Amino acid sequence: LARASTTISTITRAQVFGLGGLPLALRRVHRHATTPAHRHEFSELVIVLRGTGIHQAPAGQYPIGAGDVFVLHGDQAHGYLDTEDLDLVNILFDLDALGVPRGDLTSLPGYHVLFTLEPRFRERDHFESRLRLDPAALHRVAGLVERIETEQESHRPGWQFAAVAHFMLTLVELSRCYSQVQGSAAESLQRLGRVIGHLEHSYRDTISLDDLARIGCMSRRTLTRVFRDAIGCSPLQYLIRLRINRAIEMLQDRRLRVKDAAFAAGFHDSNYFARQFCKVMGHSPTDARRRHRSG
DNA sequence: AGGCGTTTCCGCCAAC
DNA sequence: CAGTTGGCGGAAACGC
Repeated sequence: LARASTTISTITRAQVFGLGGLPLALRRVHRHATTPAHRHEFSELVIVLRGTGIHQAPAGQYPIGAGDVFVLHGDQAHGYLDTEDLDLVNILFDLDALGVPRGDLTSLPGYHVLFTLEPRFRERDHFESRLRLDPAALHRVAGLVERIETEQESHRPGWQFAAVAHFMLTLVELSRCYSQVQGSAAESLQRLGRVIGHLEHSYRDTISLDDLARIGCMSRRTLTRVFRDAIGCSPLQYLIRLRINRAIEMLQDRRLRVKDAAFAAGFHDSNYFARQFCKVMGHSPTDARRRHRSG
């Protein structure tokens, strides 16, 4: 079996989605042959329907089997080895380019585990914390996948809209499954996922570090450490970002005062809000509004 | 993993 | 009056 050769091919956005095409593509692979390592400019959701194989990821090689679900981000080269009856679905997508509203999806702990935490800590956890669907869940997900595929192949008017809708349902289903998954390795990611989910869901409310520590079932010290390791900033900084993003939306309604936007976003002091806004955005809230009006 | 002590900076009041 | 700045107590962040 051919190993990944010296050169790693890069698959570009245009190759998969076409120029100006829908940044969502489903590829069903029957009896997946060994494939050389490759990388791509987008995210990839892999759902293993049946069979076995070895997934070759940057962190190492790990056996995969039916029900396994994992996400790869663009810069992670990967391939498959020693495949046996491997039957899987690749969904290639760019969530930002798709422009789908995330809505309350981000309040699901499993969403953060699946998309951010597990891919990030895959190496450390030796792939132990990946999602493995039970047969019933796999059946449900396979049904959704089929609908995406049907729309994609039909090319009937409206197929893009419908395909994206089914894809969104797939994301919710997987995030819900991941919110419930048990297992020692997944447990720590799960706790952090709950903390992030709570921040995303309740950022308008007053949230203390003690609250977050309770939700994550860890000490304040451990929480701040693992949060920074995973996300790259402190819990409070993350919260402030969420509130500012919300405030930016609110500011576009020019009937609202800056003060009102600040309060609606969860800030309790408009002075403090303006200060944080300048620090993060590089300009004041009123400048943001002026820019929006002129741009 | 988590407690402790020190430093940083959040969050509130007030001035302008 | 809306919005930006200064001061201060206490919470958060972080090294050990």
